[in-house]
Parts: sequence; structure tokens; C-alpha cells
Amino acid sequence: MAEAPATLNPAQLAAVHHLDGPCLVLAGAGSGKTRVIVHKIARLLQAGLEPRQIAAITFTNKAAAEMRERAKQIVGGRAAKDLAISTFHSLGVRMLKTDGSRLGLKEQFSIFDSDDVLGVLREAGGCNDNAVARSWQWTISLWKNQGLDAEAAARAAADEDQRVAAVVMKRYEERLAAFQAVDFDDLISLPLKLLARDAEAREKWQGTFRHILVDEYQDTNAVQYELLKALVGEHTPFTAVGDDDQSIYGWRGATIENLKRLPQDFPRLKVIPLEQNYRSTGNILRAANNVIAQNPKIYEKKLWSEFGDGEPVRLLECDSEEHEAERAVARIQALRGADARIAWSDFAILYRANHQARIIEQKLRQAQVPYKVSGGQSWFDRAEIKDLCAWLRLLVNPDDDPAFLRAVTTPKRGIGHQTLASLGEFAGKWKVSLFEALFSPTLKTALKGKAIDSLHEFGRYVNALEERARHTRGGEEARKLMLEFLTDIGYERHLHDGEESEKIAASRWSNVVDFVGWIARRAGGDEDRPEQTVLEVAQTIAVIISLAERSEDQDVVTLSTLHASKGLEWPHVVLAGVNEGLLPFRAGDEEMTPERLEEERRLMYVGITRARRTLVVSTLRRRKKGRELVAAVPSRFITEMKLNESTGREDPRERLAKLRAALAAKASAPAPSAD
DNA sequence: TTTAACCCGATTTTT
DNA sequence: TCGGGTTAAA
Repeated sequence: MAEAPATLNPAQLAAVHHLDGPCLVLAGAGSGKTRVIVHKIARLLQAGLEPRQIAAITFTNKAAAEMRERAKQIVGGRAAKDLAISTFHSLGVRMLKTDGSRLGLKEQFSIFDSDDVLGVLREAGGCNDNAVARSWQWTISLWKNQGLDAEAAARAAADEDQRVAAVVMKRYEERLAAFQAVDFDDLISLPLKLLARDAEAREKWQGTFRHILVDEYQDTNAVQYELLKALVGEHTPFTAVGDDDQSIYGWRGATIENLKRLPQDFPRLKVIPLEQNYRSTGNILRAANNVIAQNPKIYEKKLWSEFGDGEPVRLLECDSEEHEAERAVARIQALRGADARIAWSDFAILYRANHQARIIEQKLRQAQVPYKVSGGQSWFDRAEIKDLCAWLRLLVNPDDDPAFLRAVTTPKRGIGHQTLASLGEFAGKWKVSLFEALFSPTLKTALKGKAIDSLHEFGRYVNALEERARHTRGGEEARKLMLEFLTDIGYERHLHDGEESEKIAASRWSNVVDFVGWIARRAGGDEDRPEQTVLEVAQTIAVIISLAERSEDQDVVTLSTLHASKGLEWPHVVLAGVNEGLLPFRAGDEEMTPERLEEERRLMYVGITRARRTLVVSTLRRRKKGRELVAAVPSRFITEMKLNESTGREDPRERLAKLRAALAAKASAPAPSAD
């Protein structure tokens, strides 16, 4: 975190003290917005609000956890614990848990992750091609983010592909309802539906919060904005904190329309720009401002800082991706070699697309530089963890068919896909879940006795386990139950049977053990959370899944996409592959709309403003195409930074050429050195 | 006809 | 790295 001054600056103070009406804080990069949010929470408590009456909404679990941590430092643990700090999605879960029944959702519903959704879509659309199913998933999600249901989508469908997607969407929605399941988009749209339709619920929820703060407001989509409006109603004051210049998620439904509409929807809106930056040097901010000045503005805003100019922003022109990676690594080593106080973790290399990381990783490994790639595969995506999650989900909601299918076949227990297909057919005919079908007395019309016996045994075991999970509370108890369960189903043996290598099996098992420890810790509670039963932990699993991630405090270089870098900062940053086609990105023959270009420019702006002290912008003169190198065009954003106005561009080759020329000149006749 | 090896190309990501 | 698509061999 940048060195924050002891007091708030005037703009920050204004934002903190505007308590009574709607407020939009335009928080430029590095302008201390989290501080503002946290201080405002403290101010609201001081004004007499209860912690539970203050909601702070973020986009990621990580941001929510950080905010709670920061709040704790200022308002103390007791108050911080009761604050309603959560993501949009977990707030949605909370609303659906308490009032979902008013929409016909039973209390123990399942939340489908994107793999589950993909599976349902393949089935609903009768298509085994993952690419097709994924494009449906994508289209449907965007529709849902715009607040369209299947019928509205059918009307909005613009081409044949979209018409098909709309048909699939209808079938998909039917299946979700049958499974008593919701997807991530539903976690926003269903609570909105609840508030829109049900006056009693609306009144209750509008009375729940007396101030709502929304972080990263520029990332909200249409439905999230509607939910916010429904929650604040006519009277609840709120604070939206965001930066139109850092809106980089338009492609997944975020819309800066929400920023434009805010003053219209709330005429009393107080707009407060935070322009003082506490992160970067003057040279870095100047480059950032120059780039973003090319975009049309909704609100005027220009960052400045009290730090000096600092090092000039450097431009590196490289001969190939390989060369670029080598030079980035060399720069890191050189800086670190020159100053022992500089840590590996002071560096980040940022790029547009994940695959760019590959070659950089290779060079870092060669140079023995420790690194981490942000946004790598999550621990929770591993097959063994998903297996166990499927079991837990099944305990929470036996009607969760995807979870049922995974659990019933993991480990293998003599129930093959013949049996499951017949069971599925039977369940479909009677419109019940697989689990329900399994206990039906008429099942014997569809299946052989032996298969039924196996199914019954499985079903009874699940029921017994559910009973125990419901009553097992606390860390140690939870651990015991989980390990016993794993022995019961023979999971460790299953891992060893399935793997070709003992080593892999052992590492999978150790993941499983970690997972059990993780469950136990959550069941055990701590000063922030009460003890929970295993079943309660299980229900929240889909939502909290990204919390347990990496330990932050390793001394390693960070590799990250520009998107994943938003909100983070490093003393020394390298932007790699700043070329036309990549940044701004252009896919083949698609034309670049002004809106697209503007979002790419904001991405560049985000990249530049991650740097505190030094920034290197690296571009390729050639890049690999097939077997040969073809010419590459440096990004237009490089020109837009206007580096040469205040600083010289720095190309070692050119410098070398100049040096040679100077030496040659010196040798013949003494000349004034041009440095 | 089926399978395995290999090569190529790649938006961006959270819940 | 990862997955899809192509090609070569059985």
C-alpha cells in the first residue's frame, strides 16, 4: 500500500462526511478509495448506525475480506464483524436463503458453478461440443446480466445462433428450476425479482440497510445496478465508489451506462472526484493522463501527486517475444543487483493475454528468479477437490443432479452409466430429481433389482451422512467426520487405483487432506466467525471458494494479465507486448469500434497506473508467425503516452549507436557530447 | 476406420 | 500451458 498521509485530504473528507444523500466518489487510480470507504463506515457508526445496517458491496471475495480487515483496524473487531461486507453474489445468497421461498425456491438450493452450467447446457441443447455449449453459456450469461429472461432473449435474438441460444436458454432455465439450483447470474437477478414482485420483502430489505457502499462501481452490470436501486429505494443514502477510466469489464456485461445514469436517476447525487494520487511518480502519472486523455470523458478528472517526477518511463523495443522476455528478466536482475533492498515481490510483468506468460516463465526459470502467475488454476478446480465438493453439495441439496452424478460414481461403486441413464429417464418422466427417483417404489419397473440395491445403499449412506453433518459442529469434530467419510467411501484407494503414477496420487491425497483442514477451520470459527456445522460450511462452499487462495507474502515476481492486475500495485512494473493487435487487441478481421478501442485504452491506463516508481513499456518490432518473423507494429498507445516530451526514449541499440558515433567523432576531433 | 502423435494458435475473469 | 485440429500409421 502506498504511504498514506495521516489525515484525509479535502476531497476524501468531503466523501466521508456526505452521509445523507446519494454520493458518487470518482476514485482515480491510487487515490485512496479503500481508505475513504473504511473511514466512511467509521463515520456512519459514529453517527449512530448499527454495524449490521451498513452494507459494503464488492466484486470479489478477496476484496471483501480485505475491506473487512481494513475496517477492523479502524473500527475494531467487534463492529467490523457485524458489518454487512460482502460481494454482490453473497448478498444475493443471503437474500435467497432467507426469502427465496417466496420465489418458490426451497431453502437448501444449490449454486451451480460454470462447469455444472456447461454440463446442463450440453444436455439441454443436445450437444456434446464444448465449444458450442460454451458459446451458449456466454450468450445466456450476457442476456441474464442485461436482465433478460428466456422469452425476452428470444425476442432480442439477432441471428440464427442467438435464436438457438435462446431456445437452449429456455430449456436450461427449466432444468435449473427442476434441480432447485441457481447459477451465478441468478444470485443477482432472483433477489431483484424478489424485491420487484414482493412488497413485503421489499419493505423488509429496504429497511435492513441504512447506508450502502458499492466498491468498483464501474464494474456493475445492468442487473446489479437495478438490485442496488431496489435495495436503496427512495430514502436510503448510498456511496458508489468507482473510476470510469478503469472500466475494463465491458465484455462481461459491465456497463458505464450505470455511471452516466446515476446523476439522472438520483438528481441529488453529490459527485466527488479524488484526484490526488498516493502511488506513482509524476512521469508515470503524466504518461497515464496523456493516454486516457484520448478517451471521451463522462466526468473530468486528472491525477496528480506530490511525489517528484522520478525515473523516466522507458520504452524497450525488442526483436521477438523471446528477446522481450530476456530483457524483462535482465532488467529485474539489474535493478535488484544494484540495490539489495529491492525484493522480487517489488516487480510485476503485465501483459494482455495469458499465453504471453509462457515464454516469460521460461526465461524466469532459466534465470532462477522466483515468480507466481496470478490467476493460475485454482486449488478448487482440481478434480479431487471437485469430487468432495460434489459430495458436500449433495448433502446440502439431494436434488442437485450434477452433484449426484459425480458423487455416485466417485469412487466407482458398481453403478454404471447404464443404470444412471435408466434412472435419469425415470426421473425425467416423473419430473423428480435423481435422488428422489432412487427411492421411488415404482423404480423397479425401470431397473433391475441389483442396480436398485446399489442405489439404495448409496442413498441411505448419503442420508446418514447428511444427518451427521447437520449435527457436527466445531473444527475437530468436523475433521473427524470428514476423514471418517473419506475412509467409508474409500477415497484414498480410489485415487491410487485411478492414477498411473503413485506420486500424482499422493499429491492429490495431500490436497484432499488440506481441503479437510480447510473445512475444519471454517467449521471451527474464529474471532470473526461463529462455529458452524459441516452442513453449514458445505452450503457456502460455492461462494467462498476463492478465499483460501495463495499466501500473499511470498517474495516472488508477479506475472499477471492487465485485467487481473487492477487494484494492485508494484514499485517496478514492466508492460510486455504493447503492440497493435494485442493491445489494443484486434481479432482477425473484426472491426474495431470506438467503444472497443476506448476500453483497450483504459486497459493500458490501468497497466501504467499499477507502477509506483519505475515503468518499462516493452514492444515488439517483430513477432513470430508460423516459422518466420513478421513485422509487428508498436501500439498507438505508446505514442499517446508522449514519452519524448518530458523524457528521452531509451533504446540501448540507439544509445550504443550514438555512443559509437560520439566515440568516432571524439577520435577524429573533440566534439560536444550529446547525451 | 480408429487412434495417437504433433503442431499451432491463443482475449480479457469473477462469482 | 492447453485444447483443438490435422496428419500419419496401424
